[in-house]
Amino acid sequence: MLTAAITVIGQAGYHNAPISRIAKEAGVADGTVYLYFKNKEDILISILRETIGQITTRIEEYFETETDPIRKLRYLVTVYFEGLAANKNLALVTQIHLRQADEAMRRQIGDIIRPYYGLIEHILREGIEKGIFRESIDTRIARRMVFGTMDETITAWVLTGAKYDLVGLTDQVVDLLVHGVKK
Amino acid sequence: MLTAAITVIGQAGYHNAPISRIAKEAGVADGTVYLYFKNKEDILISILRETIGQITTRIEEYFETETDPIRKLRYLVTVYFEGLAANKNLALVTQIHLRQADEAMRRQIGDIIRPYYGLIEHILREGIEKGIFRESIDTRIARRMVFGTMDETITAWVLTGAKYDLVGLTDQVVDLLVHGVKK
Amino acid sequence: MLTAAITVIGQAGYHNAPISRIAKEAGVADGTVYLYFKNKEDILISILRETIGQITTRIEEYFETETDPIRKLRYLVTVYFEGLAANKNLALVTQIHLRQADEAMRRQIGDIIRPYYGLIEHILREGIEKGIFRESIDTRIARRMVFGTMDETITAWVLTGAKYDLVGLTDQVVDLLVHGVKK
Amino acid sequence: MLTAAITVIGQAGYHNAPISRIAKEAGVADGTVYLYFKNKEDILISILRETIGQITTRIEEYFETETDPIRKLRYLVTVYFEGLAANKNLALVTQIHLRQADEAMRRQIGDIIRPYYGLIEHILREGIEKGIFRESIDTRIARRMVFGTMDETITAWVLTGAKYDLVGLTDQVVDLLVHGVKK
DNA sequence: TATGAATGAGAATTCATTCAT
DNA sequence: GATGAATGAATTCTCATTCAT
Repeated sequence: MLTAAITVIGQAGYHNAPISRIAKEAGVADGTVYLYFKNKEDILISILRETIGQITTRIEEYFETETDPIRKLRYLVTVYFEGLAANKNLALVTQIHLRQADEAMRRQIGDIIRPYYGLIEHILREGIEKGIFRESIDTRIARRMVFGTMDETITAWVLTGAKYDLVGLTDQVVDLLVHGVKK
Repeated sequence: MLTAAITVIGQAGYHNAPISRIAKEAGVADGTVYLYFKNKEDILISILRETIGQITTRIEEYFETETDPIRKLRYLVTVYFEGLAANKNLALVTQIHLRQADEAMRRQIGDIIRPYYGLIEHILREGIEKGIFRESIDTRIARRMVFGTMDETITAWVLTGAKYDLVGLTDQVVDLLVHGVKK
Repeated sequence: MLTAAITVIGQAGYHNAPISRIAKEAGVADGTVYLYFKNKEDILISILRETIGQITTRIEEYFETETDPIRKLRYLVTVYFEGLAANKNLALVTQIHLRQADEAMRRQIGDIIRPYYGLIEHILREGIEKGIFRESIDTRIARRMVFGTMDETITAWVLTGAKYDLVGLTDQVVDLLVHGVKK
Repeated sequence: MLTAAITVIGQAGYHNAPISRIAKEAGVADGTVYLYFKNKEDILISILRETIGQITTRIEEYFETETDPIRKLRYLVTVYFEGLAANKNLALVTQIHLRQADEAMRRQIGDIIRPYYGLIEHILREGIEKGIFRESIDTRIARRMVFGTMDETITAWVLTGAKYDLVGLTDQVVDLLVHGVKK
């Protein structure tokens, strides 16, 4: 069901993906979709929740045993890139179609993505505490650099047809980010 | 006319801004809007063209006399931040509502923003040539870091109500970016 | 549904018959009309298809047992007149409002009416073969006389208010047509 | 002006021919069109009035010296065919686009075409009086045969691209019509 | 006579959602 | 749980016409 939604919305876009087409792709009747989702917006939110949720959880688990901020950052970028590189349609949904959200949805999206933001800021604070990153940096601003860079990188990748290896860019991206914040 | 469009779309969003409301805000009849714009999409495109176009031109002129890549970068960030900080509704349009564009529009948006991308890459290449930035960086990837960081910063600012001074963040943002790429 | 469409379009004309009025006449919601027809043009096409289709079928069946070309012609005219005399609104649609069709529709109309044209030409060829009609006549030109005469007769009838008995004209019309082509 | 209207309406159709395009074709401003015509409908009416008017006048003049009903009929058909064969766009207007008229216009069209109908009925009555045509024919019904046959012939000619010589069909058409009514 | 900027009415169509079965 | 027929709100765009210049 969620897979069908990702496929249809990814290819057609949110506003061009009638519930009826998602239902068809999933092999159920239109009305049945409403047994799984509250409404159309809820589909988009659910896609993000499952995806980012899993990614966040995976990273949180890794962080329990890892202590080096730079390795943590590399892992955070890697998992995020991997998650989206694995499914082009999913990347289209998160990078392109999710942006069509209206204000009510944006609030929900914010709630979902906040824990991920938290992980980034956690790395930055920890790096500063350990004397690896500069004390002068504002972790909120630096967090936006980290997330903004990843976001822009994935968007560029998916908009150009997802032809090259996204995960292969990890080292260069991490290198830039680390240089940006380290002493 | 363009001002009315920015105001209405900025506050209501593209899909929630009927042509009739834009016409009313501009004090003209509905049909008159079509003497200024080809269709509704053209309104969004026109807003971007005027805005980014002016910003890009201003930066290009400055670059004719400035030679230091880091000062160039600071100027590029400053002008961009200033341009959007000056008009919250405009920032809402470019950071939020413009993302609702469908594929046809995205192509046009790409055409408009490409020269700005070119300026960023120009700075990066020049910095490398002058031995200020690392030779190992990929200018396309680094460009995404620069643009992605600015983009994320402005989006965060406007989504939290544009309450603080965006331009005041320039130094910290530039500091992060420069650290990211310099030797 | 089709009946409602014939009534409304017959009385108001194609361009003056909003979908909403057809829906109202049929006692359904506007959107429901689109469960029966692809779009507004399709309504007009469907009316013709049902009508001329039935008439053509009825004539074809009769032709299987009848061999005399003149009796065939009389039957062809009779059924056509009867079909339209039975429903003034239908006649208004076929004789008046259908002519508002644009090029794309005219092609579809042509496809529907062609079998009927074929029946007329069949009669003419058969009459010539049997030595009843003149060999010198061009069946295409004569077909236009036959159809044009019927068409003009029905149009005149419906435009003057359908006050007299259309079917009652059959003998005189057939008499003129037969004289036109017979030896 | 009228020529421009015939060209534009003939090619694009009445509903697809904005006043602005007619004005452009005529090399004047939109508003200027209204100095020549009362409104858009008036353009269509004027085209018909000029055309049919001239044709009718020409035939009336010929009838003053000609006494043979069959030669009169041949002349009537010839002039009508010639008039439309000379200008394909005009034929498109009279045979196709004029049919989009609404009721008010149809009345005006009727007024214009009535004198032409009168000429046909005049020929028929005269032919009967002279003992050339059958006394049994109803002149109104026969007039519809004559006009309907011509109309259908011209429509078929223009809808198939006006590729063959319309006037060349005159003899065959007249032959069918004369046979239809003569003793 | 001529202009052309401005008007604003008017209608087809889509599609998320419901609910009786 | 599942269906799918029916709903009806909501909006872009065109273009005949006017009128101040």
